[in-house]
Amino acid sequence: MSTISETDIDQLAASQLSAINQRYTKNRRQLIEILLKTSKPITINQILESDSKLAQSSVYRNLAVLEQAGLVVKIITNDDHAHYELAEHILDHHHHIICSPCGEILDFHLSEKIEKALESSLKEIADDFGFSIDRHRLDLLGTCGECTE
Amino acid sequence: MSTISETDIDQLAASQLSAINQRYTKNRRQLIEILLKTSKPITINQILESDSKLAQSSVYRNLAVLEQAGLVVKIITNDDHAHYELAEHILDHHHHIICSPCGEILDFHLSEKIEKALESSLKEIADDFGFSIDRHRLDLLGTCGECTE
DNA sequence: CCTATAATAAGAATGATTCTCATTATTGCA
DNA sequence: TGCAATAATGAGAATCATTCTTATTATAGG
Repeated sequence: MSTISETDIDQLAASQLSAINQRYTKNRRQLIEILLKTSKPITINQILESDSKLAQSSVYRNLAVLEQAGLVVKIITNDDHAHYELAEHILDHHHHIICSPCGEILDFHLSEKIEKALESSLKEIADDFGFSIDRHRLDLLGTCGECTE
Repeated sequence: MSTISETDIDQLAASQLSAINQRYTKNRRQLIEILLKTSKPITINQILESDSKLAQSSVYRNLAVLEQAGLVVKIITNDDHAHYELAEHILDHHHHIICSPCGEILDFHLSEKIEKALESSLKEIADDFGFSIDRHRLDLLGTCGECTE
């Protein structure tokens, strides 16, 4: 859930897409809207179910374009289906708690203190390895309440 | 890289496999050996290249069995191929630094202090969500020195 | 309003992974 | 030790999420 307004996102989307010579089309706007309405990462199938007029191939292609533009993040787990959500500068920096049995993914936040400590530690490590770092991700893997019952 | 001896691992493997009614066969032993020799997670293709007598279908099946037994961990990234390595009670608790361009994965360790702080924080979060937690994973995503040149 | 170029959508193709099944190995018991 | 009974193996077929192809449709800029 985000505090950013929909018009702001439209401007962001248009500018980040044009930066890679891509247009902000109706289809792409609709994907952004769908992701904005959901408070958790969803699969392509869930997107298709939410609007039967969407073409599967276009959804795949456009999510890839939106990912290249840095507007969307693709989340790969051991589940069969990739999940998608809006990038962190649109939502906020967070991590994922994943239920292995059912594949559901929810967002969570670390306290600012631990997040900061972690980041500076990771920066050092990246230097040691001679890596330039794009981002980090932290996942909590387990079983949700519903799957336990 | 591990300090545990090969006979210890054999005992571990035999007992963890028998706990799920599986045998510690020659093929499975060989997979453990290959993973032990490598200091980083590798793909099925790399395993097949290291010994041309291995059958692809058996490697897939046996890695799945070893994973169920808790001896091996399957690592999924945005790379096309899954990577495999020995479980953390055989190696040690660590995290992964991943080069997005070439797909290579290396192991790294957090300082004990941060690791502890992180773990207690994650425990609280899992409780809040009503999850029972198996493990956490932390990945650093970026570009390695070789791919930058 | 044209024209060039990009996006769309339907279905075909790809390829990592999983499944099938006939053969081979292993275990436990007599 | 020898004999079922059961599990593991391996070759190739099947699956299925994802990507690619291509003809059609939309868009932007002059």
